Amino acid sequence: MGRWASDAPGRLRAAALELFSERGYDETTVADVATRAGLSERTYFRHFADKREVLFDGSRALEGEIVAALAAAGPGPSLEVALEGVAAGARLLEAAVGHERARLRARLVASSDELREREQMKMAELADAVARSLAGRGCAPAEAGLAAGVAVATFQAAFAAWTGGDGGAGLVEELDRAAGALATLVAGTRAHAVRAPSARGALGTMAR
Amino acid sequence: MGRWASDAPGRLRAAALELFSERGYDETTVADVATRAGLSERTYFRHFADKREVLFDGSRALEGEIVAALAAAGPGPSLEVALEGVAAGARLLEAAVGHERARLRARLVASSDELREREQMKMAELADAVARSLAGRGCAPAEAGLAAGVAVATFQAAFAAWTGGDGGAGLVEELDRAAGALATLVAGTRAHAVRAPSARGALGTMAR
DNA sequence: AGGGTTATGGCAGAAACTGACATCACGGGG
DNA sequence: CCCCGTGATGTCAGTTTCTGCCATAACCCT
Repeated sequence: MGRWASDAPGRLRAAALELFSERGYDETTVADVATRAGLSERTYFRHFADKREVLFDGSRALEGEIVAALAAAGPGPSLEVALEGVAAGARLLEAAVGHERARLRARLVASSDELREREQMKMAELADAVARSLAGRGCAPAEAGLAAGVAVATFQAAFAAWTGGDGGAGLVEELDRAAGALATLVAGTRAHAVRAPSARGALGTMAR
Repeated sequence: MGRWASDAPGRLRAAALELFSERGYDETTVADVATRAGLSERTYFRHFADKREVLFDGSRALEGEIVAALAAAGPGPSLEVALEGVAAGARLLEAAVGHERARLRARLVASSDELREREQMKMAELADAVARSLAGRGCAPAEAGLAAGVAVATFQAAFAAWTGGDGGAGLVEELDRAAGALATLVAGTRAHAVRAPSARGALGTMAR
């Protein structure tokens, strides 16, 4: 099943990571990446949909892992199940990528609005997938969407803490902390904090 | 303060909304939009940074309103304050846009991956702004990020319910419901749901 | 009326993508 | 051994997005 020189997508990924880190994302063209990988620009676009995607194909595996964990999970409260799902994703990510590479990649993504945008899109797709899984387990759609969104927000907080720290705490450990912080945050919030302002809502706004 | 023909940005916004809705986003070029507005393509890019942005400049006002509300808010738990902030944004959005236009715009955004991506980016920027405000109030950065992410996720759930429904319930009312659902969701979750799986974490993953 | 400021138009060009067609490597059948 | 189908790649032309540069036209103030 070998080809000319094997693993063209892998070579493209490596070339992109190198060049984007060296020169910056905006200063690197797709032609540059393809040339470094020993391929043509046209071939790049046969493997990746656009210039950004070469850095994000791992998110497919992440989403797959989380959905699989959700499918295998026992019964339980929707948010708890969702958090267990993203925890499974966190374990995969930590094992497959490691702290150092994750840190470098996070720095790279943070350096470009285009890349940040794509990362947010991947997180949103992940939340959608989690919500669909929860709904498939019998959860009401609105509740599923909210639980998925909260679980992914928790994951993102943990991921930020992990890549921003020295790696002394693993990603799963950071997720533990974030989940605990979530419980504390919500416990300290009056049940219907929003209602009081909402009563004078529209009027108060229009009076400005 | 009038110009040639006044309010070029407004004409561009209207033209874009019309054309994108009629033909679809991908099938419309920036030149089409500019021509419909009686302007040149070059002028379009003087008013909006890119093809997507013409549909999203309202998010600046939304972010401004939320940040202002946070700055004016009294002391309180961080998540509660964040939810009050997004509630202020919800009131503005409901008053300034209205259900019908919000529904049409939501349909349009959902029709294109590019537009969904930009919307997610705007929500992420909003979360960043909320987190900075909370941090400025003395909240620990990690807690601020999580609270902001959860508040924005709650807002997104409410917004989806609002634009997906018949408008019988207002956006602020949907936000009330979502905030209540959030409290219920978290209350039903064991404090450290993630910890148990995490103990067998990396090992369990690598054994696959 | 004249000068400064600002919005706009026109033009050229880089870079991101896409479709159509040719080409090359490999594997299998005659 | 040759030929031929399949799939990955290369080449080329073209569209679209977006940017820099310079010219022009309208407005504002004196």
